Amino acid sequence: MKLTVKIKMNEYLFLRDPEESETGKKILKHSIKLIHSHGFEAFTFKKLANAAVTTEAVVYRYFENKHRLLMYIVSWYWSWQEYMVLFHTNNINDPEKKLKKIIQILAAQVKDDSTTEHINERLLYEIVMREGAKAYLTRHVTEDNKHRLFKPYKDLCARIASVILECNPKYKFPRSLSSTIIEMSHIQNFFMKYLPSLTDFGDIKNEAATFNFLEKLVFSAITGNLSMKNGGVGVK
Amino acid sequence: MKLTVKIKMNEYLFLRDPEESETGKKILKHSIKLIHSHGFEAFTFKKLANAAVTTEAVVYRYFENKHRLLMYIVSWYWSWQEYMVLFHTNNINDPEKKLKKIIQILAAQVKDDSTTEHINERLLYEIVMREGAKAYLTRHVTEDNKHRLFKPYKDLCARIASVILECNPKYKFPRSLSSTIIEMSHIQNFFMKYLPSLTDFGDIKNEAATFNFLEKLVFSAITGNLSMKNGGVGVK
DNA sequence: TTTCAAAAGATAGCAATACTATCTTTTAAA
DNA sequence: TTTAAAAGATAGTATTGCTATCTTTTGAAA
Repeated sequence: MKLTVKIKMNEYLFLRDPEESETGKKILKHSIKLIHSHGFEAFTFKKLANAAVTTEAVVYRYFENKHRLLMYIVSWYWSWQEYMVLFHTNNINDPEKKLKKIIQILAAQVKDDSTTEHINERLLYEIVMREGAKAYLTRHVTEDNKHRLFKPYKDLCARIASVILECNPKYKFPRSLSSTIIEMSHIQNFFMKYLPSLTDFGDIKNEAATFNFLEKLVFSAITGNLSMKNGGVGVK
Repeated sequence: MKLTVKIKMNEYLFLRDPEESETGKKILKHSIKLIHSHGFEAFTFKKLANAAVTTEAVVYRYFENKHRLLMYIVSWYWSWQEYMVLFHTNNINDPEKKLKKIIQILAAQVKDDSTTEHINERLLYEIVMREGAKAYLTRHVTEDNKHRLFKPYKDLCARIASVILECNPKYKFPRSLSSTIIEMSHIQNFFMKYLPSLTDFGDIKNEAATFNFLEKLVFSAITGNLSMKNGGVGVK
């Protein structure tokens, strides 16, 4: 059985849908390769055009600029992650088991490249780890947000938040905890790799470490230990 | 009494020490203003030279490039934050009170501009919130790290980690928890401001929200969710 | 089979960016 | 008074981030 996953992307992300043509797919494929190998700053549409054996003008017909292209592939990644979460937790009823599985998926360093033909998920994972924050760390966040460009990220965040609430309906910060899980699963893995003294896993260097850290962090937060018998810490 | 704080910066960060001349200080001052108002991407040495009423060539004699200048001001910020933490927790013996105070300092949106003449800490805070991650999200992290450019950040992280260990010597992830506090205090504030649905504070919009979230998160993590007899977490 | 619009290809051009280089003038300490 | 370091002035260059326009290819409807 061979299934292909096609993710419907926000139309503001592109000028011409890259999934609808061979040239478009080549552009996506090589943009992932190039951003991965050179980094987003050094990545240009000229280099991309050369790699994809087309011209700069053609690339500009698909994407307004390189930031939009980054937004596209980062959004694709979050949609794909949400799909992964959905797929792998589908049959789990116990919300705590579900949440644990979600943390596992997020903290894992993606290894296989199987969902789609022209998108290498392993490279994409590393791009999002290293460049993902640049999608929202701009002067035009608010405008981009109005165009709903962050919807995939928000959807994933909301989905995890709802599982958190299933675990403990009284927990006060489901969405902040959710975005913390999402962000920290990448950031801790990044630190582990490049700035290991900011973590406790310098010698271990695998995603189990990040998973262990986050799992404990999340479950101690939501199992309500502080919840409210302790008068002190609380904000009411 | 008027005290001035002078932070000793890593010599790899600059070509000529900007703190040692009026021109240098003007460059620092206007770089903070400009990066704050235009964002790091749109910020150029030409614009900086114009603002500081000097020439591009002079700016290049102080800083190799704009990324190094960003590293400089971000490093300055972390050193200053560590100083703040030291200063405000100096007299606190109870490690839990101390940790609570630290979270308060980190989660606070800096308002006053008092430590130094030519550096506006409030603007700097916002720069670090919006652009700080770009200091390490580069292709040359490893090289920069070899030059110890991240030392201020690491020092702060290590200091907080040691307080965490004081609170609970058996806690397994003091440094990861520490970097999580540091990162999330900025990220949650950023989300609160620009992407509020990623937090639970859309309507509140103040740093107390981030503080409350982080405080609960941290203390439930280190007090161990099973041993919840401790009422002492609370500092009222 | 023709035809015709959309996509791709090929060039050209332009203002801004991120530098480097060099020469002159100012300044301030020895 | 000298002199070296800093600042100022100016010029130049390769690259970037686009826009524009004209031509050729292609594939699907008439």
